[in-house]
Amino acid sequence: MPRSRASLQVIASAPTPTPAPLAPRRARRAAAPQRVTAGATQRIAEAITSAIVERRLAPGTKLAEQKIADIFQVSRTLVRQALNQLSRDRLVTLEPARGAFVAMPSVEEARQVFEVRAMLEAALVRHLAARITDAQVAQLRSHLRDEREAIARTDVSGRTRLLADFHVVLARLLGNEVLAQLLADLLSRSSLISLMYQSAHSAEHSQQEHGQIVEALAKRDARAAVRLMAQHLASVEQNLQLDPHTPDLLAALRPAL
Amino acid sequence: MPRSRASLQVIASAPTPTPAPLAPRRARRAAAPQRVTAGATQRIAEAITSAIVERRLAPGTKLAEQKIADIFQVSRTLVRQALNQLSRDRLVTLEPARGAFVAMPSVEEARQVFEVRAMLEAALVRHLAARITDAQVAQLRSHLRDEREAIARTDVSGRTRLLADFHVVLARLLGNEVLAQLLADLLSRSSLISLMYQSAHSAEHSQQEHGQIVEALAKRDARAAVRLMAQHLASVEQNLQLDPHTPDLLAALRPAL
DNA sequence: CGCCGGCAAAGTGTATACACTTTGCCAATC
DNA sequence: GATTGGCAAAGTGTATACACTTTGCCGGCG
Repeated sequence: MPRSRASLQVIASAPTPTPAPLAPRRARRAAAPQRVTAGATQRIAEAITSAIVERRLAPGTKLAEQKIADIFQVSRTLVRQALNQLSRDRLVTLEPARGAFVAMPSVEEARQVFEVRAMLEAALVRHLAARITDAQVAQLRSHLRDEREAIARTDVSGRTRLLADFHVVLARLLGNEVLAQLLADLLSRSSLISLMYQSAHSAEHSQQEHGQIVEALAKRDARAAVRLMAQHLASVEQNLQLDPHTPDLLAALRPAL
Repeated sequence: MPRSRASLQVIASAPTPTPAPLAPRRARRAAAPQRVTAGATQRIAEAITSAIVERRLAPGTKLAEQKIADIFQVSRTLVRQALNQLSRDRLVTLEPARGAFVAMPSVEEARQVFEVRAMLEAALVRHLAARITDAQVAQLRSHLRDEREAIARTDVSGRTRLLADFHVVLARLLGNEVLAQLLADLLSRSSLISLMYQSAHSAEHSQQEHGQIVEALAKRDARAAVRLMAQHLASVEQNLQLDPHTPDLLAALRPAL
C-alpha cells in the first residue's frame, strides 16, 4: 500500500498563529500552497467556537450564513461547512430550512453529558494511576501552575480553557488519542452547558480539586483518584442551576391549557 | 432533541427505488414540492456507511466525488457534505486536494478504540445492573433471540448489525442518548477495524458472551456483568490479526535504508 | 375589528462554474 | 536507456447562481 498515513494527528490543537501561507501566484513548479485553502473552514469553526465558549454569542442566537460569510470574507460554502461541523459537535443546532442557532442544551442533555464524563474519567484516572510516570506527574503539576496563574491574573477565558484542558491532558497522558478527542468534545459541550446554566462553581474550587486529583495520582492511589474525580464532576454538576430555568416555562404553561 | 446521526443502524437501506419518503410538507401554497430536501445528504452517508461495513468497499478505496454524485444523481455538493460527515466518524479520511478514501485504521487506533469501549461499557453495565427492570431484561432477551435467529439463517449482514446493536441497546436502556450515540460511533469504527483485520472471532462466540452478560444483568450481579463485558471485549480484540499486517512493510523496508 | 389569503423580503438547499492541484504520460535531452 | 521537463486529463476547493421555504406584512373580507 503506497501511502500510509499518520494514524490520527492532533486535529484539536492547531491554533494557526499565522494563517498566511498566502503564496506568490504561481511559483512555476514549487509546492505553492493554494491561497489559504486548508483550514479556512477550520478557522471559521474555531472562531465561532471561541465566540460561543467565551459567551459573546448567547445560546439560541441565530447564525445566518451570509452574515458570517461577509464577516470572514468568504462564500457561504465555507460557512456552511463550518456550521455543519459545529452541529456535529452539538455546539450549534441546524433546523431544516430555518438555519443554524447556537445550541441550547437541555437539562436532560446536561445530565447525560456529565454522566458519560463521569464514566470515562473515572476509568481514565484509574488506568492512569497504574501507569503514570514521574515526568508525567511533573507535567500535570506544571499545568496546575498555569491554572493558578490564570486565576490569579483574572484571565477569565484563559482560566476556563485551562480548567477544561486539564481533563484532556489527563487523557493524553494515557496515550489514547481517541479518548482525548472524545473527551475534548464532551468538554466543549460542558462549557456550553455551564455557561447556559450559570455555573456557581468557582474556578478556585475546581482548581483545588484538580490539585487533589494530581496528588492522588502522584501517590499512585487509584481509589482516591477515582473518588476525587467523581466528587469533582459531581460538584461541578451540582453547582449548575439546573432546576429553575428551562422546565418552568413549559411547566408553568401546562395548567393553562 | 438533537437529530440522530448516521451511525450504523440503517444498514438495511439499499438501492432506494423511490428516492423520496416525501412527507406531506405543509402544502400551504407549494405547488411543486422540492426534491426531497431533508436527508439527501443523510441518505448518501448511510449508503456509503453500509457499503463500507458490509465490505463492498475495501479500506483504502478512493471515493471520487463526481462518480458518487453520478451514482446518486445529485451534485458534488451533497456528496461532499456526506463525505465530510463520514470523515468526522472516522470512516473515511480526507486528504487535502487528493480526495476521500475509505479509512484504514491503524493498529494503534484499533487498540485505542477498544480501550475506550472497555472503559465506557464496563461503567455502562455496572450502572445498568443497579437500575435494570424486568421489562428491560425481557427486551434484552428478545434481542438475543434475534441474534440467534440471524446466525441460524446465516444472515451475515443482519447478524453483524445485531451483534453491534446489542451494545447500543444496552446504552439506550440506561436512558442516556449521549452515551448511546458515542457508543454507536465507536461501534461503526469497530466494524471497520474487525473487517480490516480479519477478525477470527466467531459470531456464535460473541452471541454466547452476550447471553452471559444478560444473565448477569438479570441477576443484578454488577461485578459479574462488568467482568463478562471486559472479557467479551478483550476476546473480540484478541481475535484480530493485529500483528502481521500493517507494520511489516515499514519494518521490512527499514533495514534497506 | 379581527382573520384569512396572498405577496415580498430574507434565507436556506442544491446545482453549476471556474480556478488550482495532482498525477500520469510522452517527448526531448543527456 | 533512464531521467527531466512539461503538458493534459482528472479531480478537488471555493464562489456564485438559482430554486424553493420561511416569515412578516399589508389589504380585502368576513
